[in-house]
Amino acid sequence: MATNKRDLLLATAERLFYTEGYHATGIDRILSESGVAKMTLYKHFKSKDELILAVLEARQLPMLERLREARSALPPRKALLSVFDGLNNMIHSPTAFCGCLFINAAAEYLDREHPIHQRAAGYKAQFQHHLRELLEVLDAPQPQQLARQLQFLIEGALSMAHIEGPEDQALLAKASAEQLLQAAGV
Amino acid sequence: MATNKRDLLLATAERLFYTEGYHATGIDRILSESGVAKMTLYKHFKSKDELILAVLEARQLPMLERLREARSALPPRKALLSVFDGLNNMIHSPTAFCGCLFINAAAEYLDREHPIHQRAAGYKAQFQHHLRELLEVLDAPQPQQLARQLQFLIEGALSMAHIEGPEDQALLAKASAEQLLQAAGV
DNA sequence: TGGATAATAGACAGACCTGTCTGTACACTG
DNA sequence: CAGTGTACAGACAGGTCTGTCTATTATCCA
Repeated sequence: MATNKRDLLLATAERLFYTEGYHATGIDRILSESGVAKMTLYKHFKSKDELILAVLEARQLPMLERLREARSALPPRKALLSVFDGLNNMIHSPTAFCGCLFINAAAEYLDREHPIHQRAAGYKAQFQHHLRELLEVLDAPQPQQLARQLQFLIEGALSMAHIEGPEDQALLAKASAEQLLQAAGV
Repeated sequence: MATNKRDLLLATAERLFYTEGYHATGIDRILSESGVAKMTLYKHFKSKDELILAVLEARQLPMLERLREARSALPPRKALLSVFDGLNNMIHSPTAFCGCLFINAAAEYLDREHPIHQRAAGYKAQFQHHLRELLEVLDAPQPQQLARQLQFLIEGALSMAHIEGPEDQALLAKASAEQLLQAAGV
């Protein structure tokens, strides 16, 4: 339990940042909910911003890992479309769905020069890269363009699922994606 | 100049909320940049939250008005696609592009019960309604579904344009929209 | 000119924020 | 047992936040 205070802090911070926002969540709240002392936090992280960066990084790893797993376990077209199934699971997660941790970070740290914004952008770029690689395997014409168009569907479905509440957004987006793939001859 | 302090406050607040965020923008900043006294602000608005709500409402009016204009000036299909041209203008606006004021509001006020989140959701619902009406005129099958799918493209392009920086997102989204319309026989 | 109205500046309270600091308790290890 | 490292509680400083209050100035209209 007391094995790794750093991970405990990261998990608590991620939950609070995700469900209540970055500015709205104070350091003291993270401390009291995790039962960790303030000095311990500041030993592991230089500042609140560094904690946020660490949360984003910690969240990024399993997300990209899941993509890699799908790619190695499924044929490319199915791997591509499985992203929408993952999205559907996320939207209907038993824990409160509050959109995308990275999009929300970019929306609070609006300046594109801000490190937090850039970390969020980096994740989305890697996500896009993953989509493009699958499309290249599938010999899609203009894979980069198509990857970005698919990403619009994904991000749009995420945003709308947060604003409207969780419904069938991921399935609708998947249906659109299939049409776009078909039109591209994939 | 001193004709309407309320409008001056709304314009200044909108600019700051849009470019720096809602939590990050303090009342004092809005006051010093607009040159209005604090008591004047609190005479017009009961609280900061009410100011935010008023900003969203003030922004909503011209946005929906522009949609109505396009609908009466253009044939329905062109009116529908003109939304993407407006999006393109917005993304390449001379003033800093920071995504969507409403999406950003929902991302800072994550709780769907919060009045600010609901106001943002209300705007997006009206936007969707506009798309659906145009699709109904065009006799699209399942106009509601298609409207939502087009909205995903729009919101996704908005989000990605903010995160990546303004590029050709709106045009790419428009191309996808045309494919979806074509597949729907419109 | 006199008086109502509106906006001004700026102090203030009380809460909350981040980040620093002190001193103490506990566990492990040589 | 001594020593070392880790985490604890909690006070504290300095700043910022929202929202209230007072007292003064400018404007407009009868």
